Amino acid sequence: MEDRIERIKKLLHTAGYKLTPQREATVRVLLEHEEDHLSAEDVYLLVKEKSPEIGLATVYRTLELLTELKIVDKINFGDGVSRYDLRQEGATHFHHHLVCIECGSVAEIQEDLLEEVEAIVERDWKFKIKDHRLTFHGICYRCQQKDKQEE
Amino acid sequence: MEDRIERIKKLLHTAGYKLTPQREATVRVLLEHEEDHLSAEDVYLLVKEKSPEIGLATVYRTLELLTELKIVDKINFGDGVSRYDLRQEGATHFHHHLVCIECGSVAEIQEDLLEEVEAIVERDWKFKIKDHRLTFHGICYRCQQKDKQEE
DNA sequence: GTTGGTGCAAACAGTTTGCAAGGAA
DNA sequence: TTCCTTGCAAACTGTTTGCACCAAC
Repeated sequence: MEDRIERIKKLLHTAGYKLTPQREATVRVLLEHEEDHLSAEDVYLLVKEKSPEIGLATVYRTLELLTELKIVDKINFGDGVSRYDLRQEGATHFHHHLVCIECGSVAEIQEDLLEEVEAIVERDWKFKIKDHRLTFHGICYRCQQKDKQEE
Repeated sequence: MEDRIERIKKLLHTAGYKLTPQREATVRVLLEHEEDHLSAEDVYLLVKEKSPEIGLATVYRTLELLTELKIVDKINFGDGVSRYDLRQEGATHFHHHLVCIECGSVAEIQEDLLEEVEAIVERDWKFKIKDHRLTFHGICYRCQQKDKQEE
């Protein structure tokens, strides 16, 4: 945790920014909720619990900054809010998501899975891929079981 | 074109809706711009050229309706606006997109490409896939050529 | 007459911005 | 001092909603 913050601090410094208390508080919330996919509002409320003086705009600005530095990824599952997801350290590619259309849960897939597909796209469409977004919409295991019981 | 409208009319009727003049005008705009990825505002302005009395809310309501009936797909490239994309007739899966980070152009890939990946996800994550969203961000062929010249 | 659909304006939600003030180098 | 950064409120943007009115059956 602490070493992770330290490395993020370095990344900020290299880019000419400081790790202010507000930024640190925001990063800590993201680290503590790595599994979740928090919206800016979610992050704001969580940060506020420990640093009540923080403003929503600061959270937005911090998240934007972190996105720019590729420390977090901004995602959009089509529900009108942006969500922020900490990148795995050293990850070159963005991970994928499984969104359950029944319960709304979001699971992550860290495996690449797209290597072959990307090779095909780069070759056949002559498109130089820099990043990707892959989301599957469907029914998670838990909801499948629940649905089966109800039948 | 006309037969395509006719089939959409049937789809609406089956679901208990009418193809009003406003809805037809909206569908026509979508058909005439199948290659593009229009936002609701874009659609509104284009419909307005031929049916100046139409209201923005009606366009939104129509697009929502068409999305619900899976005649169009609502997509989001992360720029804050929803875009609407006519589904290929008979398509079971949503097509993929190549978004150029230099010129902003969006190309479509109709090929599935994900069959294998989906089989793996369904097997290993026990997730029942219903739909997917795959977007590659990178540099299109045209911009690659342009960049090369400028070097 | 009932029902569904429309246009308008107002409301809303998420996000961004202007600005005066605070704080570190 | 100078330059970032912050908190607040206001502004903005895209989208949704309430409501009176209209049209079709």
